[in-house]
Amino acid sequence: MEEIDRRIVTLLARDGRMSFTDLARETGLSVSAVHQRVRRLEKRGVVRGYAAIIDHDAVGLPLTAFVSIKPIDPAAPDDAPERLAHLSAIEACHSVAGDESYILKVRVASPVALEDLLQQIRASANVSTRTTVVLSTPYEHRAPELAPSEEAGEPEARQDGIA
Amino acid sequence: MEEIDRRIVTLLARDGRMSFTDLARETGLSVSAVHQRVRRLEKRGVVRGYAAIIDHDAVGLPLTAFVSIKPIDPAAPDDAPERLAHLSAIEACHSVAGDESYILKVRVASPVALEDLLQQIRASANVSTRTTVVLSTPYEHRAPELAPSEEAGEPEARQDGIA
DNA sequence: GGCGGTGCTGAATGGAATTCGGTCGTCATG
DNA sequence: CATGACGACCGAATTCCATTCAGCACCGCC
Repeated sequence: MEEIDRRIVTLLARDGRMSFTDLARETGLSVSAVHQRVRRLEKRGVVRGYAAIIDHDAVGLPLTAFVSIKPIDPAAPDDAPERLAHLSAIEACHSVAGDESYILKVRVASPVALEDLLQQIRASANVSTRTTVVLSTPYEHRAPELAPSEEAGEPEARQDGIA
Repeated sequence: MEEIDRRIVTLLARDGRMSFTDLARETGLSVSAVHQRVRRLEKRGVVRGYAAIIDHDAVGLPLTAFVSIKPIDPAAPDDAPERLAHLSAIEACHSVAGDESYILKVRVASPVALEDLLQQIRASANVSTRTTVVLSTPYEHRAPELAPSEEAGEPEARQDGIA
């Protein structure tokens, strides 16, 4: 992936509804060239989709928390993500290094709802939980700045010294 | 906020580029009615924007981590979010309850880049850091399921609202 | 019952998305 | 060196969508 694609991705990450016309102006390409590139980025999975960013306070889910989970039986097969997928309050699930095995990001309506969710998590995945409540969120969903160099990702390549 | 708005928000959270035509079909309203509602949701800040969801692996930022920070001088004014805002590798900053004061979500190109970022964080905000590296992400950015009841959060006020 | 506010519909218009044909440069091959 | 396949681009044509604009129905209120 090269420069122009990176620029397109950056722009779309910042404004997922930017028109092809505007993208064309920003990149100096024709509308159809940009269209072609965006389509390709989508097909390749570089752009995985588009989403509205919503204010969780305003939709009745004002309480955010991080829930770290640890299996109660370390010998059991680790399929926590699938076991938890049905809980729609879980926005994200990351497998992590460290003492615990996963960190979940959850959004709920109230402390009581959080309590209930934690029970469901423990029951569904047979894990213990450690919860960190979010008090406020100064910022979130910031678009990354894609470095101008690199050929980014997939294939080989590295430039900051192989050894 | 009531039923139809909640439905619109859910749909847009799932597909930020859904056309008004499709939204109209899904909600049973006319195109212009939906248009009006979406505009209002945007103006009220319920929908805060739109973003492309990108594959960080594919754009050269394959390493994600959570960085918990704690002020070195607890007496100093706590303006860490502003002090850190310039670091574009930081995707999100949450103020949290518990031992540490903030949790940052960061995306970098490599372990070396992470090391460098951590130094910048410590230097910029005068904090100590504790880092949890993400090994994989089973899922992320899942759209919430907005419960049908509730009058959802805010005082969002009837119609003769001041705003 | 009249009035203002709100939300809806349907039509009109301008602009954008998408498709298509054609051009150009690159590269591998004969 | 010719040639043909490929990939990327452009511009125009077409279709679709966003946005605007009346006009109407439904309150709640005086």
